[in-house]
Amino acid sequence: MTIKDIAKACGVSVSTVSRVLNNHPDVSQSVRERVQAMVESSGYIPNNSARDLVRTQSDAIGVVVRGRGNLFFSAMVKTISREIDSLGYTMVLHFIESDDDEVMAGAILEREKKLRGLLFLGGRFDYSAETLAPIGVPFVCCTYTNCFGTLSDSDYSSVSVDDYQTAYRAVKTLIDLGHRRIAVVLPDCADRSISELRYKGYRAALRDSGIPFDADLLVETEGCFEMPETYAGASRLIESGADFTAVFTLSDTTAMAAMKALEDHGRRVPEDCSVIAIDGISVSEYVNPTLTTMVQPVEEMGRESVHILADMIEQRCSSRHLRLEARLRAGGSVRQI
Amino acid sequence: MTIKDIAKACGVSVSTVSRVLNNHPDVSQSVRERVQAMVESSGYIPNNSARDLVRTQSDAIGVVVRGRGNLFFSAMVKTISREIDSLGYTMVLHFIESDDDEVMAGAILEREKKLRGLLFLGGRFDYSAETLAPIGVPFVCCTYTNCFGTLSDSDYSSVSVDDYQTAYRAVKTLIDLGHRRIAVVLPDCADRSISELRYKGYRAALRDSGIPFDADLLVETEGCFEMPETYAGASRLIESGADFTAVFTLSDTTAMAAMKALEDHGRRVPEDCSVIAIDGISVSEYVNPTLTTMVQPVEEMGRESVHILADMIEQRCSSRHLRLEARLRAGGSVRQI
DNA sequence: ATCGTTTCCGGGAACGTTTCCAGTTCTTTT
DNA sequence: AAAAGAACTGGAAACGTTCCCGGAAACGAT
Repeated sequence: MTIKDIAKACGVSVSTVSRVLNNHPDVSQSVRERVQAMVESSGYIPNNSARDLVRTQSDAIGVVVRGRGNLFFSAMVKTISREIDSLGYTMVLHFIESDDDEVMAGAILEREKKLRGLLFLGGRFDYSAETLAPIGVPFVCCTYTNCFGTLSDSDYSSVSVDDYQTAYRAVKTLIDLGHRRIAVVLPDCADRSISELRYKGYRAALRDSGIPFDADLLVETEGCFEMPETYAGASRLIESGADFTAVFTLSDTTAMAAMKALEDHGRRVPEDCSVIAIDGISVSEYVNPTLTTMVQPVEEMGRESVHILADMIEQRCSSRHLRLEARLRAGGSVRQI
Repeated sequence: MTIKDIAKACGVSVSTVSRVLNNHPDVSQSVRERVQAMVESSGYIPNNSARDLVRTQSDAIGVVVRGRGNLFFSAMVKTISREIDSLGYTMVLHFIESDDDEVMAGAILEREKKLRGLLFLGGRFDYSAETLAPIGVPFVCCTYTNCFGTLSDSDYSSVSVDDYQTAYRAVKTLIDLGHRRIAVVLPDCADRSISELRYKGYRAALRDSGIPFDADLLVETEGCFEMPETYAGASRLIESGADFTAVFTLSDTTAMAAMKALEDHGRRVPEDCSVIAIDGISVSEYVNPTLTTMVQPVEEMGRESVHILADMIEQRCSSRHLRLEARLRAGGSVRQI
């Protein structure tokens, strides 16, 4: 079943059918309808390979998600899938570990074949212009604020939430409620660059409130926002005997791990210790107590990422850098002191 | 940069380069090496569209995930991504709502173009042989036990966990610990067919232990394993004044919603009420109390699904039906009575 | 030396589209 | 009524591969 069969069945040329299929003008209404009816009834579907070949482009958008246990970006993939589908593109997805960069590069280049655009989610985006340029397709990066590498702004687009601000406001929330001794659990993945700005936001909020930084209240954990490592780290913190009334964690899942560690050590949340986080994934509303967290607009981030990429692909814009805001969702994991 | 350029640069024909590229015999060692070196140094990448066109097949495997809030199958996608990549295929992913079947069919057919195989994850797989046959590619279905529709076994492959058995064992676990009044929260999505076997397992476990079924302990919730609806349903159950010492939920996330409802109504888990579930997603180890759940082998399911599909694509097998087992992971949400 | 066989290589058709170009018909303008 | 333009249509080249087929060279056996 090819375009030729349709043409023959309608008594028109292949060109005409192609025009109908692609909504080109220059075809009479009657013929157009006849062809459309035939296409409809026959269930004919154009061969994409042939299309791509002659157009020298495909309808595939590559999406690369870094980081294994990242529920936030995993959730975003659902929105992205939907948007990509509705725009008529096709999503080619790669989940990759945060550490194996060769796979990353491979995933990109191997598929360079004929992708229309690339979307990076999470993790560090530490590719040089030299690496990315030859790929020759637009890309949008949706990740932590300071993880955009050394590229110049015009080389790519981005969608992000201001990590510094978000962290600042989270910690400020605690301070406003009377907390002075606020611990922080920091993943050290990718040389800590992912958590760097959130950490700086934490430090800034303390400083602006005249609270001295106490290194005893900082615990670094291996891995990249992994729950087991966070649980272990939080446990170390508690067992160190450090004195704190609240914990700031950088993601909802790590907050859950920290809460678990606290409770397993007999510290009740929020009575004995408050917990605040960043993300706003759905399950965080159903833990006990409900997590107080800075909700990042995951759907908007996903939607905008795709739209910006589509705009770049279709030449409607060259590059954009969209900065969105998180909002505080008060749960039960934080209390006044 | 095409195969012609390589051929010209090497002073050989296009055919020869193609043979080298595809590891065909009938090319001398010296020429082979020369061409390979040239391919290597030039960074030439064959045009996939042209390849697909002439081979009338692509390297794309379609993955369709049904159900919006389904963390279990979302988690499986990561494993699947990895397996597909490592086998040299490309994953084309569609997340779709469980209710809009047109989209479903569209997602399949629209991409029918040249997929090598299809992988269905979650939800009902209620497509007739007539719908699926014209797609003409092998497919593997990884979902709830009884959700395979009316197809004959040889028409497709499947990977699943015996829902009846799993539910039976979960409920039996409660019974063995002394529970007699066991409530169940049942999503009514897709005419309840998704939850049907788990429900039957529940009923059977009661029956085999001589415990009469009490309709007051059954609550049906709208949606498909959604947390808000489950929370509402569990709340209704509690407020109805029904007398129960344990709740059986069909997934980890619904268990979390049920636990939340219990605690919000002043019922402590597990002191006042035990909770047991099915899934074993990662966060369920970090809620408070840790969820006691029937862990489904998510990684194995994902891996095997891909491998079976690859076997079908590469004609190593026609169809297989793999049935895996869940195992109980004892957490803190269940106690002896 | 002849003949078959093997090994290697190139020519060219084919895959199913899109799109340029030229041609035909229809409409409008002068 | 003729010319000019617009509207529509078909032919055919092109996209970059794969792979069949036929031919050339090399080799071994008679």
